[in-house]
Amino acid sequence: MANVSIQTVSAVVNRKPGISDPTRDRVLLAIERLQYRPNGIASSLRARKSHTVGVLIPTITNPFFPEFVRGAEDAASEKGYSIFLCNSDEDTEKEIEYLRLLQRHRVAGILVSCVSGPADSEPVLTKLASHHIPIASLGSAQPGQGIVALRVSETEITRAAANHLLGLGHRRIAFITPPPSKNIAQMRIEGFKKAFLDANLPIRPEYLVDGGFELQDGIRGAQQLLSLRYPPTAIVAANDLVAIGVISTLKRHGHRVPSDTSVVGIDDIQMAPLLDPPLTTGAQPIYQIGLQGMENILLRIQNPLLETSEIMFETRLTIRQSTAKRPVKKTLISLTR
Amino acid sequence: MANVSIQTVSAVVNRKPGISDPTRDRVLLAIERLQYRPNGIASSLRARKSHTVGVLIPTITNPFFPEFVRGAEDAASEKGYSIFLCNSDEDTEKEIEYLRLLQRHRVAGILVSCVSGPADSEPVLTKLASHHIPIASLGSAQPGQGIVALRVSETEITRAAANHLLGLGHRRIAFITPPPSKNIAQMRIEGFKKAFLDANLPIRPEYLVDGGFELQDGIRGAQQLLSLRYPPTAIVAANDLVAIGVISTLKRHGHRVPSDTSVVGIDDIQMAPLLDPPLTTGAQPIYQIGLQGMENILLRIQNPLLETSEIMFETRLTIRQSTAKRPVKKTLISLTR
DNA sequence: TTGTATGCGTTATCAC
DNA sequence: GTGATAACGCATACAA
Repeated sequence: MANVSIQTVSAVVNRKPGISDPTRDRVLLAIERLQYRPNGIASSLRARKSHTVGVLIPTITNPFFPEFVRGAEDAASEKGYSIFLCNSDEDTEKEIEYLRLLQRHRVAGILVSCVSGPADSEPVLTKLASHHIPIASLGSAQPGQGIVALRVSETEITRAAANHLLGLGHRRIAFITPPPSKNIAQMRIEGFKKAFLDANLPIRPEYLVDGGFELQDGIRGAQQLLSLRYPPTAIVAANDLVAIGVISTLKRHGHRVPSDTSVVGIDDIQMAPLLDPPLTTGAQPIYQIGLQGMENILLRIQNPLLETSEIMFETRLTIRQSTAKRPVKKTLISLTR
Repeated sequence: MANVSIQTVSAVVNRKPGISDPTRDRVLLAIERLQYRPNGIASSLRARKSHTVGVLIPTITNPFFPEFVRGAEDAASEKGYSIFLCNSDEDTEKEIEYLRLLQRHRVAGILVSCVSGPADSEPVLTKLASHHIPIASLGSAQPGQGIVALRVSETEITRAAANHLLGLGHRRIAFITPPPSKNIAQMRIEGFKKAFLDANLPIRPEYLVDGGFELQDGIRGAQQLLSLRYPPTAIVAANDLVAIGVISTLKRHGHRVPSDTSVVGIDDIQMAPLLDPPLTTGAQPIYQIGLQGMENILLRIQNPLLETSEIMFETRLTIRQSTAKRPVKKTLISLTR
């Protein structure tokens, strides 16, 4: 229609130099009139890779991940890349299957929030990385070998939470942990314990409750803790969602938060300040993690030789009204004596 | 390595008949040892379409959409399809740009939650549909012409909410609306008004507050309503997130929920029953909408001749503790007289 | 500045 | 049952 060859069209579409203005105009006009849309699949085949980055997360339903994905998407779309979304459901099988799928799709990179321990999917990840697919991984995986580790100081986040509660006079402090199978669980438990070690205080094993990242885990964890002979006066939850479950359960059992029991969450999701009471929580720069993780991947797509190490993200304990001094009842009694 | 031709490999990979067992075994072995992964891009090029469905939503950060996307993903992955995720940010420009992108990627179908009114992106959608790309659309678009409309009875959901509050004796009932630019806003306002019409009661214009779908809209809306000479005794929010903002703001101004002011949300997000107070809300089958929307698309990929009309989803007012009878103060006074 | 030839990795169609 | 050939739509190298 424009009386030019296919490759002239290609040159126009890809804004290559060496096309005369009148020719370009003719081509653009024809493109408009024919509603021509370049076939991205053919381009990708020719280029031997797509303008697509895989994002593999446990589940988009956990409020951590929408923000994470949003950051990733913003970074990607900025550079003309799109996102392939996969929910692994905390299931190692699915995770590996999805990694293969992404490989088949010849994604240009992979942003993954690791589900499992090093035993399962990490070898697959390493193998992918050895195929020169840039990978950024949150929550697991050693850096190097083509894999960038996105790290928040998991130990620090729980240490700060526990330390804050210790500073408020609490001694009976419980922790509803992340899913025990995840690496992250160990690190967070370690940080939690560290606060006690630093303060030279003992820690009771029955206050460490195996948990998860869902509302339900908060409900179950709180019930379990309330059934103890000496229930805790403060609870650290695996994340804000769990904290919501905990607070709800405490209230339903007639405990007031924070005057009877203090609660600390982790993440600082957007509604944290609007809960009742506003939630004290270990804030993570979730959006930034997704954004910078993706940016790093895109950078390495451009320049595959960039070294891969780790990117650290700072966390910050955001103190609101769900934590307060240890209930004074017992202290008063001892003063009276 | 297996001493066979390329097309034999293709036949093995695609489980085509006509391959002898020993040959297949040799090929599979070679695949394993060479870590061969079929190139999905090349397959897609040959097949002239990809095994990918675009999902275009306003923003994954609004808690409605993770569940919606999750439903879509589950349906897609069931049939071997993957998801291309796009956040339009309620921005018509972006929405149209993304639709073009999806077209370039030759997605096999599109699941979209329409942002804007019929003026903007619907023509683009219709054009896409005319290229025989199966489309399912939530919240806008007329069905037919290759577009399936996913519908919840938007009018009914607000009618039921308002009716519930009228039944509790409330008369000063406010509605913080969805973004006024969206089709959905008109429908929900209509339903809200209908309840008053049916009850032969007047409706005050100052109780209809332009809103949105974010926490912030709830905060702003509540502040605006509280500043009225006669603040409402009940508030219907555009969604649960907005309701959280409303409740938080009411409490901060010393109002008790529900004894001073009742609040109704819309959506029934997973944490709705765990809020304080547990939220009365117009429940939508969000996951199901995403799931069935995607299923319909996949069905039409198989059989392009299927008729396109609409799929209705039922809503249900879930009554919890954020709504109660109208405050009795005034009634008592009038009784006393 | 524009046109010609070639190949990216598959798969469909045939002949062997 | 298996092998040769062509084509999907685009982009590169090079020639004109």
